[in-house]
Amino acid sequence: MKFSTKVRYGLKALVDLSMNESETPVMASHLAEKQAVSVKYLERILNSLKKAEIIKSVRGCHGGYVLNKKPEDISIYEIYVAVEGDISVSPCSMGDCPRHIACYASNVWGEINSKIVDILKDYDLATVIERVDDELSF
Amino acid sequence: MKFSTKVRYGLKALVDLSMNESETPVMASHLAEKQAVSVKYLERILNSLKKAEIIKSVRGCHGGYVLNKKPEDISIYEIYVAVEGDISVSPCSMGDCPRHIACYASNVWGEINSKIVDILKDYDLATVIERVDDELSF
DNA sequence: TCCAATCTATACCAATATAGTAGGAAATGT
DNA sequence: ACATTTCCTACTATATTGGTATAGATTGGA
Repeated sequence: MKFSTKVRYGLKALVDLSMNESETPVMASHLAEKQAVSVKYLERILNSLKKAEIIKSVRGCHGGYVLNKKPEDISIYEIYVAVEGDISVSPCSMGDCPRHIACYASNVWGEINSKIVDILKDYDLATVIERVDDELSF
Repeated sequence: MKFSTKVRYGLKALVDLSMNESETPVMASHLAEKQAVSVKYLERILNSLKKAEIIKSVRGCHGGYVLNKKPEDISIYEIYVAVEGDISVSPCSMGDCPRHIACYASNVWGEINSKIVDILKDYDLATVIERVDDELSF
């Protein structure tokens, strides 16, 4: 039940991007430095976010990344799916149980799965940023 | 975000146990056979459930396992914790973030974590059994 | 035009976690 | 005493995650 580093680094990068006041895009290397993570690894994560159209990229010299949506329109669910693929708490929950006969539980896992998805759809980047401000305010 | 086989096999075993009408305990080998899983592996899972006092065991000849609580008093959360230890969606959510400075997100992960815990606390074995009956009824 | 800076793509490797196996010790009914 | 069954612990194989490396494509600017 853990979120991977991809999700966590990705979310952090989005927070940093959303705090970029200037019009110029932010470089991967700059974002990576902030969280003490390898540039190359973060680049791949940013690329997934780009393909999901959560951010835009500018290639070449002075390039970088910018948000492609308002923070309130980016859910943690969206971020998760962008970097990890769809959420499935068990092989059964997506209806492709490998143990056809023994596996009785598709309804159960399916229900739990969709409840977790709902939580993550509810939680948007704007809310995350509020929480960051909270933390910084002491 | 996947549930491990421990959780899934454990839950299935509990369903089977709760359907045991007789007074005699059910052997690990019998439970294992039903889900086509290795006896040795399931034994360990059952042992975790026993230590959490979800089931009782009878050792020796004609021994086996029986439920120690009513199905409506056994939550999936309890089962999860019994076999896997406490739930934590990220290193941050339990307050022991390894990246002290860069990690801002403890509130965020903590909130998500406790919402997931709530879902799993809400979902009890009795409900699971209802779903099983649903599946069997067509 | 050419170079440095930057994103893109893909292949590879290492560390960790999960899943499963094995062997035997301890308990218990017959 | 013995067969049966749970309990304990160490080991191994496999899959997933996390991270690195290399080369290529694109762009702005000297």
